[in-house]
Amino acid sequence: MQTPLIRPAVTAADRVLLEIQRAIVEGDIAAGSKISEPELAKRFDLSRAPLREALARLERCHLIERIPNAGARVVKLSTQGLLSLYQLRETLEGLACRLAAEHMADSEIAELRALLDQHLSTQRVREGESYYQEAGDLDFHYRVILGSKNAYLINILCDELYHLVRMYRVQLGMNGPRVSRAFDEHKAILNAIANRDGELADLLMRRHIAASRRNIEKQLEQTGT
Amino acid sequence: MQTPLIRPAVTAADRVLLEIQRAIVEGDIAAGSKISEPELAKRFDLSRAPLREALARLERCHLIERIPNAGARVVKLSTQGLLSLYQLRETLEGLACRLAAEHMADSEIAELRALLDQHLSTQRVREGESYYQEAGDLDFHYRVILGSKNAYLINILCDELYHLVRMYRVQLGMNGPRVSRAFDEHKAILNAIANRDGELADLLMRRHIAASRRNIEKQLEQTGT
DNA sequence: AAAGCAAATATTGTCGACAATAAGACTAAA
DNA sequence: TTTAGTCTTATTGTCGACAATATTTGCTTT
Repeated sequence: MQTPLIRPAVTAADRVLLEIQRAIVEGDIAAGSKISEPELAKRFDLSRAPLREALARLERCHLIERIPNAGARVVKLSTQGLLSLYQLRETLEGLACRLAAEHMADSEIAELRALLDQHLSTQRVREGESYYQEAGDLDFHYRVILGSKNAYLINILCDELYHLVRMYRVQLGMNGPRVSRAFDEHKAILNAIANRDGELADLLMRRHIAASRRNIEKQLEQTGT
Repeated sequence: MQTPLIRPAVTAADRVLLEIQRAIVEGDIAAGSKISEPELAKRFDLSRAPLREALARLERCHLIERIPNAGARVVKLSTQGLLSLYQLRETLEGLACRLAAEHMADSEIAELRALLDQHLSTQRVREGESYYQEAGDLDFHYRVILGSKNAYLINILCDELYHLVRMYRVQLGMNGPRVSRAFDEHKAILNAIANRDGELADLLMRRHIAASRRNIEKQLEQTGT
């Protein structure tokens, strides 16, 4: 899935932001490692001004942590952090679902249903390939969030937490056997939205994310605490 | 109340951020007006580099909106925006309450109770003065949020939404007759937290914020849609 | 007179260099 | 040998100037 809601990268800071974002999420720049401005500037062949702009935005989406006069470090993944993140997502995406049930246009709901059908066929063809599943999952969530029509909520979920969620998924190797089950859950959520049952949509989405969290936690235990 | 959770302003960008933040919140820089980097740089007597750093953070807390190559504007207040903001606050601070009921130490709860008692006496002395009430209200909410111990939640509420909430309150002239009632509601929330009843604390906080929202909306209607 | 185009102007984005602060290396004393 | 302090080095914060983009102004054309 192409990163959502992001304006076309018109400026140099935009471009380098996308590159560094990808590098961090995929572990190309190691979690916990120090960020050197001169080094990155050389590596991406631009001056420090746009680079610092990019770093400011990386801090915004919690991918790095900056200390004044001391520099930036890539965020460290932790069980505690994962828990906090999913705790928040449960509540926020639940709210998004409730609002989506109120605000999504019938046409948008129809499109979302079409998307799910498409995921189903894709899933059958590409059985086991995690990338498509992940992209599909995120795409579904993404559309529901947009359907809430709450600008602040959209900003938080799509801009500020989205990449961190991806980072946890990628670096913990989330491919898992949850594919088909997640698909059914999506379907149920969509039905609730289509029935304009915000309360049920909220509940189902919270459960969906809680299940996803437990799944990741299980992987964490296997890898090592 | 001193602005919370903000590191001591060590850098020039920090200082100018605080100044501009205050200016925007209090309407000293008009809502909807254009931000001129050269003008502000001259006004605060520094170069554009730290100023732009400050602008990036102002965008982060939704006080300005930037368009690439076209500049920044102070955010415009709207009924729609207010509704979205309070919708989100309801959910988030409800969650914060629930978590606070789980995670706050007994000592923290005791301190919070002391704070409320102090508010009560202050309120009796300074009957009608809005500043103290607002500060007290925000301080109570602030402590509960910190009590949640969820770093992402704290960041969103205290860093990203806090100043915008203040902006609505200040510019819509929120002093209102809700003082004593809000105080009672705080007391009830605290009791729920002290009883470790997260569910009730959640519910009460949501109602508290909903009441606050309705109060502001009433003011909005009086002023003009 | 109105609309569309073109030059001029102003603003934002980027750059390289300097200043201020923090991290690291080295020396000296216990 | 360890520890404290100082000096060196490297990194971040800030500056002023230049390049690229958007806005405004004025002119031309219908």
